[in-house]
Amino acid sequence: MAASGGGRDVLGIYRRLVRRFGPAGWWPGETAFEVCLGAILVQNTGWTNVEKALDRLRRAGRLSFEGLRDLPPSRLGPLIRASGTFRVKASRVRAFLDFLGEAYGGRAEAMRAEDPLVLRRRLLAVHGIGPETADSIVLYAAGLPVFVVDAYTRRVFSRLGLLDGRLGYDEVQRFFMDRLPRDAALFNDYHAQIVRLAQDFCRPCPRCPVCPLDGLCPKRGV
DNA sequence: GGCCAGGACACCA
DNA sequence: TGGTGTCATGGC
Repeated sequence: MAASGGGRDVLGIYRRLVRRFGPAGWWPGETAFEVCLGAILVQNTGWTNVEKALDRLRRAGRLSFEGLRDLPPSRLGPLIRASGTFRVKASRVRAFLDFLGEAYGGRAEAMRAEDPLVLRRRLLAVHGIGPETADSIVLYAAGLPVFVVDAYTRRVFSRLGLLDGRLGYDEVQRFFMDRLPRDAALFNDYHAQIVRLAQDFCRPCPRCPVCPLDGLCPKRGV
C-alpha cells in the first residue's frame, strides 16, 4: 500500500484530514451504555434530535440500564419522541436491553472483553440492530476494531471517486479494513473525521461549499 | 410546506 | 435477491 501522507490512498486521506483539522476522536456519550442508546436512536435521524431524546432520558433519571430495564415500550416511547420513529425505536431499545441483560448482566462495559466479530454477530441477532448500529456499538461502546460505514462514509468516498455508491455495507467496510491497520483508535477517529467532513463541508449536492480536500474531490466547488 | 437526516425491517415480485 | 414502503420528529 502506498502510505504517503498526502495521497489519495485511504490512510493518506486520513492523515490529510488530521493535519488539517486535528484529531476528532469521538462519539458523543458519557458511558458505554449511553453510546449504545445513541447508536440505536440515531438511525435515519440527525444527531441533534438524538441529543434531545438523551437529555430527556437523563432528566428523567432513566439514562442507564437500571433506569430503563423495567420500562415497557409504551412508556419509553414518549421519552425518546424527539429522535423520530419513536415507536419503532422504543421496541428496538427494549430488544437491546433484553440482550444486554441476558448476555452481559446489563453492563455495556463487559462487551469490551468480547471478540469483535463475536460481539458483532451477537448484536446483529438483536431485532432492530443492523450492520451500522452493530458496528457503532462494537467500535465506540466496546472499543473494538471494526470500521463503521454510514451514509456520510458513502457520500464522502463516492464523491471522491474512490467508492461505488451502489456497493453493499460489507463491501464498503471491507474496502476500508483491507486498507488500514486493524486499530480501534484509528477506526474511531477516521469515522469521526468523515462525519465532521460530511457535516461541515461535504453536504448533499448542490449544498456543498468548497471542499477542504483540495484537489481530491472531483466535485469541489459545486 | 417540502425536504432531509449517521437505518432497519417487512413485504412483494 | 433486489426494490419499495414504512416508521416520525425537528431543522432549514
